[in-house]
Amino acid sequence: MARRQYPFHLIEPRWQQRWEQEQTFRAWNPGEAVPPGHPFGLRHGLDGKTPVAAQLPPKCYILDMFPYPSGEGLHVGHPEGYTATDILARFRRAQGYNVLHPMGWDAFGLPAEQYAVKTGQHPRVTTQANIANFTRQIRSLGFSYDWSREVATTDPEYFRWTQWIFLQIYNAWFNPETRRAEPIATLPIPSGCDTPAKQRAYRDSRRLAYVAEAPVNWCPELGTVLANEEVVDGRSEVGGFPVVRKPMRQWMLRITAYAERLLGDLNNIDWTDSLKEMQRNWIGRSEGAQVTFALEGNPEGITVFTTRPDTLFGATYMVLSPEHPLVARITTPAQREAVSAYQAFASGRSDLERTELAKEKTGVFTGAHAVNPVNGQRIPVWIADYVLASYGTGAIMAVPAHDTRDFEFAVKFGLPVVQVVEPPSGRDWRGYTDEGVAVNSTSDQVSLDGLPTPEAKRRITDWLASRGLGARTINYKLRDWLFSRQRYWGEPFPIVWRTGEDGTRYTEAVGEEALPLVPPPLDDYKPTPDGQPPLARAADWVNLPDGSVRETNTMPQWAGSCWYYLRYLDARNPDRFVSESAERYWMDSTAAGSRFGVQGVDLYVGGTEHAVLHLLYARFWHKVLFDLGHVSTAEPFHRLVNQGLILGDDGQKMSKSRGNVVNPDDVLAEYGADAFRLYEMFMGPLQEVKPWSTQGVAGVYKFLGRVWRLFIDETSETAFEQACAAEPDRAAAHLGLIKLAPNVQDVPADAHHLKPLHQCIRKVTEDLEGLRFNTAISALMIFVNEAIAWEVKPVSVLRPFLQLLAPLAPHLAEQLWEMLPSGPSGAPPESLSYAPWPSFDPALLVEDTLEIPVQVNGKLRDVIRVPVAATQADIEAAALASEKARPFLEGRTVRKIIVVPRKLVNIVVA
RNA sequence: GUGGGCGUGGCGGAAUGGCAGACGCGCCAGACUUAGGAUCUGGUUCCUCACGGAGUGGAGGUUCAAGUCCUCUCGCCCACACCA
Repeated sequence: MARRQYPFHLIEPRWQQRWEQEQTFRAWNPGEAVPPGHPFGLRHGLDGKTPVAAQLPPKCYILDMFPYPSGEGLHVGHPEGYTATDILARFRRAQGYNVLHPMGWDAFGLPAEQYAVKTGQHPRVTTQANIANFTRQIRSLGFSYDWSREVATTDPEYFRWTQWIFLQIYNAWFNPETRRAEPIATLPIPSGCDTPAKQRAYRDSRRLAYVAEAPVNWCPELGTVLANEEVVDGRSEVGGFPVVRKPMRQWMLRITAYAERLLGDLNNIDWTDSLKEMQRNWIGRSEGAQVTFALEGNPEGITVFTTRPDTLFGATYMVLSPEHPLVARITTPAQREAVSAYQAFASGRSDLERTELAKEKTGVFTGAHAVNPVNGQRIPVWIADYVLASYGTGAIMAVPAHDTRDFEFAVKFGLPVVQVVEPPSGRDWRGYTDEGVAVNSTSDQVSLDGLPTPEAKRRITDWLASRGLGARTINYKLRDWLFSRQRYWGEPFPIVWRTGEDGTRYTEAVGEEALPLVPPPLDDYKPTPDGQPPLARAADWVNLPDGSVRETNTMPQWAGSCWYYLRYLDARNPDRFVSESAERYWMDSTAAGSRFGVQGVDLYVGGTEHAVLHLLYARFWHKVLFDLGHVSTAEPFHRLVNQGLILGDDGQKMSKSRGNVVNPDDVLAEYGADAFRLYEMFMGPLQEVKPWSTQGVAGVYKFLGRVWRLFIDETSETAFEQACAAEPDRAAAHLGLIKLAPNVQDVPADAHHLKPLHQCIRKVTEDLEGLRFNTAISALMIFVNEAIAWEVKPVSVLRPFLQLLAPLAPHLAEQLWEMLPSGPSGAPPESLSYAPWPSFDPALLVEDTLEIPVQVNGKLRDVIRVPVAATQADIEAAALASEKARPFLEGRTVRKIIVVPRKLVNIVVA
């Protein structure tokens, strides 16, 4: 190993210990006593006091997406976001905010359970070992987390409240009038429900958490169902195992009720457009109409959803999804065999096969005919798996002339194609799916001919509505959230099953006093042989004395991460999931008594992989809690930033198989935490994808070495090194031998010191504000490159510089700060972390003269120096007098001279 | 297919419509050294001996002025994907 640039291996542990011992980064809630001598109290005049919310400084809640503590440990992608938030947290602290910056563990998860299945070891043991390793790694990076607020979703004192929130959801319904969740007791029961059993069934069918027999994504390999979102291309997102559809009894959460609000409230939060767009796409709102087609020889009709009711005249056949309940009732005897065979074929296909074979349309005629309501045409009814049971009504009217899929299908099965839309300019109408003008759309009842598409839609929808045949409708892709898993290592549902007088089974909430409901230890963590979840093995736990039976499903991993940001606010509260005062102070800055900030988390940083699932689920839970009065904001995360992926040295995604994985532990050992942090930020913009470069780390490490040498006397460092060599065990104690360089002096600074400093202050402040860490670091480098050449280095200049460096490289900054003598203005604050952020003096940045580029016809010919006070005429004259520009002016007519004040001159010649 | 993002030196990347390439890596030269994968100084977009010219994936356009704005086009990345 090359010689160390500076003794980071001694400095970094030293400061990490100090911060921990002195609880430097503890954040105080309203009503909490600030211990005497704490730098936060000293800074804000709250030393030893117990402030109420109004006495605390403005809050700033800076949040990381908490990690799943995997057995592999941290990779360099994790600390990217963590470093960014830490820099901002330290910056805001220095600016005087009360900063909440917590960390915790999304600790439920499949790997620990799979290990338990193999070895019989309780998943908690594995989980705790992994948490310990992650904690060590994260702590070694010197992040300013308030560890007193650490949470783990697997902690019973945490999931007690996850279960409690589930009960709030279970005990609520969505009132379509008020468009919000309300306690289930307020649900009006229709008069038809005249027995307690019927009333109960009605209520249960309206709850926000309900049980349904639904076709689910069953993954045999994992032994559990998966949410739609967890299935990618017909395989499990985790592990990549095949997934099949299978009807099962499952818990669902009624997230669809919130579709409109989840969509609408995106407009009130500060997320990137691309992220909002992803959420919008996932929710998938589409406007259209429901249209009912009569069936020949059957009193029922087929209701379809269409976004193009204007093409109704072009509907030449209909398609039901193979699972549609009508199929059995309308299929003619002649077609029965073919239809059943097709249904078997469709259901037997895994999602993977369905996706892979999507190119080729398949389907079967049912033998039934429907009647096009608009022109009385008799059209055949088919079934095909390109129509999804779960979207719209599970049935479509097919308009092959103007829908790609219908067109493919019609061509394959020889069904008629009728033009009803005229494309704008001579384009082929066959398969034309965009807007145009309606044609061939006239009956004795109604005509659309000549109408542009939007107008035609309106006309036909009104007509259908007036006849009771259809209505304007809004449809969503979003489906209710499949919330149960057949696993051991998750939160058990606080639910028991009872059997009613009439023999039907129904659910009942476990009392809140029984929480947390902890999963019992098992000898064997596998599902039961008959396919029941592992918890079913614990007969004593499942069967209760009063004859009721516990729910044996558990909640998905998302549950714990849906609200952890709220628990941080009041992590050790034994009585409530979060106290009202803490919640208001940290989340709702517009509440009475607070003066600053935004509603919700001020900054939330994490990877794009959670762009839909976690963020949508968490928003949903938050809105339910908001409706029920448990939280004070409609949205949890005000500002959200996705950090970009870090690729390997080779520009490829890091993976063990490619052998390009960078282990932070190795980087830390060689370069230290400050260099690691600095490099993570120096690589490029936070949001971009960028490749790791070990040489790049060495570059910023050298920069920190230069900072060190800017301050340190080399002779004393040699003495220190010799002492360390003599007594390696006492190396840390020898740090005291290191002295400041003799030219670091407490003397007045002059303009040639102050100008670079104040330029640096301005640039770093603005860049941190905008999360442009790479350019902030570049500004620090520029300052150091200048300052290192100074003969004398005034302490009053070095001190603010260290403050600017501190958020990025806190250990080194603290160490050097400690060594600086106190200035004329008195001793520096106890900890650099709470020293007020320096401000720049614009007066010091003013130049006497300006460099003005001179262009001729837009090409740079010279740079002239003019006094700041120069008038436009002065500048013009100076430009025309330029020696270098003159040759380009000779023999030509000056047409125009553009003078951009303070910027540039452009002489336009003919 | 749909939506979003991105194309700038050998590399990572800088540039409120106003000097393209800040800062760093690498490379080249020099200094100090027994030595250097240390440190310090200087240089480093390309073509040209030079004057100068060209240059931000490509082609047009707007403008006194375009990496930046507009149109078309090519390439790469990410997400969703039979959503009626």
